[in-house]
Parts: sequence; C-alpha cells; structure tokens
Amino acid sequence: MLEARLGETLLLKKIVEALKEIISQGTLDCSDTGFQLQSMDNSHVSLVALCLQRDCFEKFRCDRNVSLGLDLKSLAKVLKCTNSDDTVTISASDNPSKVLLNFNSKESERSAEYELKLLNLEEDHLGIPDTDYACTILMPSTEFAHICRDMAMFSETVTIACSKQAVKFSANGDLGSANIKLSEGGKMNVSIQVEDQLVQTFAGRYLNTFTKATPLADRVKICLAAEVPLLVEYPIEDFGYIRYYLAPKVDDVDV
Amino acid sequence: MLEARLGETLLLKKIVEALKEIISQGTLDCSDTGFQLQSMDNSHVSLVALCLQRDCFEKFRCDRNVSLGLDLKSLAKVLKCTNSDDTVTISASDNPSKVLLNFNSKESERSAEYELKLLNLEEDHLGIPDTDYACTILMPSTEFAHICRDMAMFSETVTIACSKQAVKFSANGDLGSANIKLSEGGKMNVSIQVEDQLVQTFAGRYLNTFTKATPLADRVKICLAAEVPLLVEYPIEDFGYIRYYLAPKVDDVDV
DNA sequence: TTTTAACTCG
DNA sequence: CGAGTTAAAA
Repeated sequence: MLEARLGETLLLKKIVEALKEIISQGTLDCSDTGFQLQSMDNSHVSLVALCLQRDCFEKFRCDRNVSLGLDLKSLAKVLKCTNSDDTVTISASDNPSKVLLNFNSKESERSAEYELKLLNLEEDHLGIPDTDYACTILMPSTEFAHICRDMAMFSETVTIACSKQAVKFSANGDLGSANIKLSEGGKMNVSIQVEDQLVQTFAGRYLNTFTKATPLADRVKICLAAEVPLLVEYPIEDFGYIRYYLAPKVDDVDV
Repeated sequence: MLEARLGETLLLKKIVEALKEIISQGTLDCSDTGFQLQSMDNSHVSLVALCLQRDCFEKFRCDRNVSLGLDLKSLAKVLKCTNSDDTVTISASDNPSKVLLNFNSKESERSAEYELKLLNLEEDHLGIPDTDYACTILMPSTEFAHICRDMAMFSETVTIACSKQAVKFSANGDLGSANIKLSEGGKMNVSIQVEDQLVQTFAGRYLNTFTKATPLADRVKICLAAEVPLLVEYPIEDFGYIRYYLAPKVDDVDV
C-alpha cells in the first residue's frame, strides 16, 4: 500500500511539467524513503533523475517498494483539471495496475478522484556515478532559461566556457554569434567554483528542455567536468531535486 | 411595430454567444410579454429555450406578435462590432423581412445601425412540459463549466449521480477515470434537493455547449428526473432564462 | 485533427 | 501576473 499526500497540487504540476517534455513515460519508484524516477529522454540522449524525499509529503506511507509506470502526458492532462492549491493524495496497491489521484479542496466540499492506468515499462535503471565536478555554477534559474533561449536563436550548439572569473555561454550561427558572460557575485549572486577551467559544447535543444523545470526553483546548479555529462540541478524545496544530464559534444578536432 | 431597447449590449452579446454554438439559426418570437425562442440544436439532439420578459428592457413595445427568423452567426458578427456598454434597440415592422439593430453610446455621440435580413424558418414549436424533477442542484456556473470540460478529457460520456448527500460527475475512458464529487454548502454553496436519487449518463459534448451560457449567470440550476431530459438553467438577471434540455443516454442493459 | 503559441481578458 | 480562448501549424 502506497499513500502519499502533498499539501499543494502546484508542486506536482511543476514537476510533471518539468518531466513531460523530456520523457513521455517514466517509472516512478516508490519506497519508504520517498519517490525516485530515472530515465533517458525520448531520444535517448539526455537523462533525467527526480528525487522527492518523504519529508516533502504531508503524509507518507509506503509498505513495499512499488514501481509506477506513468504516462506523464496523461498525468499532465489530469493535473490540468485540478486546482493548484488543492491537496493531492497519490495512492496505489502493492501490485498496482492503476494509480489513484485524490484532490481535495482545503474546505473538503469538492473532491476529485482520478484513476490512471499504469504502463508496463522496461526499466532502464542507470547507475549514475557521483562525480567530482571541475566547475560548479549557481545562478538564478530564470537567467539560465533566458540564456538558453537566446543561444538557441543563433545556433543548435552552445559552448560553455568556465574559468575562475566567469562563465561564458556562446553560440555561433548564420545570424552571427552570441556571447553571454556572467561574473561572480553581483545582483544575481552568481557563484562559480572552479577546480579546472574547461570549455565544452552541448546541443542547445536539450538545455532548453531542461529549463522547463525553472518554476521549481529560484536557482539552478550547473556542474561540468571533462568527458563527463553536464549536470543541471533544480532543487525541490528542501526535499529533493530534478537533475538533468547531457553529454558534451565530442570535439571533432582530429578528423 | 416592435421596438425593444436594452440598456447594455453586453447582455445581448452573452445571450447570442450562449445560443450560436447550439443553433445557427432560430426564430425569436416577440409578443407583448417579451421575447421567446425555442429550438432543437443543429443536430436535433438537445433543445434550448430562451425567455426574456419585457421588464428586462428599458423600453418595450410590441403591437403584434412577430417572429424573427434570425441567423445567429450573423447576429454574433454584428455584435462583435459594437461597444458592450452601448444601448441596443431592436426594431421590426409588423410583417418584417428584416430586423434593425440600433446601437447608441450613452452620450449619444455615436450611433450605429445594422440591418439584418430575416430567414424564413420552419417553426418547430415544441411544447416543453413542466416536470417535477427528482433532483435539483444549484452550483456556481463556472464550477459546472470546469467539470464539464474536465470530464470531456476522459470520455464522450458523462455520468451524473445525485444523492441526498452529494452529486458526483464521472467519466471513464482510455486514460483512466475521473470522479468529481460536490457536497452541499461549503465555499461554493452547492445546494442539492433530492426526492429520489438517480444515476444518468449524458453526451458530454452537449453539456459543454451548454456552458457557453456561463457568463450570463453566476449560478446554474441542474434538474434531473428519471426518463426525462436533463434541464440546465441559467437565469438572466431577474427577467428570464436560458434553459437547455438533453435526454439521458438509454442504458443499453437489455441488448 | 491535435497540439502549441500568441493574444486578450480578468 | 495568470488563465483562457483562439488561431495557426504540424
């Protein structure tokens, strides 16, 4: 038996919005410690990991580990039907073929119950190794979203160059080139920690899908290291995160 | 000679918006007591009845009964060209081939006159019998509209189950199922009067067209009885109403 | 036909 | 600022 109640449907909405563009279906792993979800994106290029600790919930009970194969597009549709400030209770049996979503207005005069069929998805359980990143950047999430959007206007490819003084985003294309440099501190309070400075390029369209998580967190953490996927992390209150991983483009220097 | 002046064009706009989706043409019957219109919808499934008493008008004169065969789509186009707070005067001769619409700004500096050709429509004058309904529900019209829209995401068919304690709307489809239960009272001040509890199913697309009348009234009245069409009524201020009727689906129990 | 973006209203 | 509706594009 699984039963987990969130005080605000809005949080679930934001999470699903942050996921549904990148994975249309996914397996939510529920255990006594909370919720987890890991999946490659639809095109098997990037990776997303959700973690929601049990403390995130008003009420949490999970007797046995269960995996819920969710159609995130359907879940998003259901969430479109709900008030953001209602509470939502997610429940499922120990061997579930469906998941129940119960929405209750704070005054309880309105209760809405949705039953979603579960999918049988192959689990692609990917061990994500902990990495010592060479560069760690903290900045406002809206600023990162802006930069990614702006870069996309110039090129499909975005170059991130991180040195001790600053982080620079660049894109080169038909229109011309774009360069945005952020220094530490300032009004945006950008923080840059660098062990080794580096320059990497990425496919901008994935960075842009990552920014769907912007409403979840004011600030985003970007971590880079040589020959290791980029990590973009949006904390979820104090109780979890959404992390996105994207491998850098291989420099076609030696063709 | 017919001459009827409404203080606000906005009211006429709302009425036409509530009708035009369901009947593209209709006959407006004008008499000394006011305006009436009854018609089956375009697909001859549901029925709509408009009643506007003469008190609704700032000025009302109707020497003889006249029937105006209106093209509601055209009327809607005309109304798109007008200011909502202008007054509108509807006039026609005793044997009219056209109707005149006169719009005047409150300061009378702007006057616009539109002449619409009338249609010769077969009258389908349907006696609508008064019914003692087993269940009568009063709720916010916006809430009803929301529920109808939400249900449509799940199924073409909506089930309404009304008991003394609560009214429940349900839909079952490919995604899963949806159930919304409203209890009496609360912030929405839902009122439920029940003689006999019942369960009926309806084609959701008609319910959704009914909700085009939502801007007309804050609250909507829904009446049900066994083997009788559902009635959805939107009062128009204190001087009239729009009523929609829709027969329940026949339970295909005995196939 | 379905989904997404832009515009308008509250 | 958010929501809804409409129009355009896939």
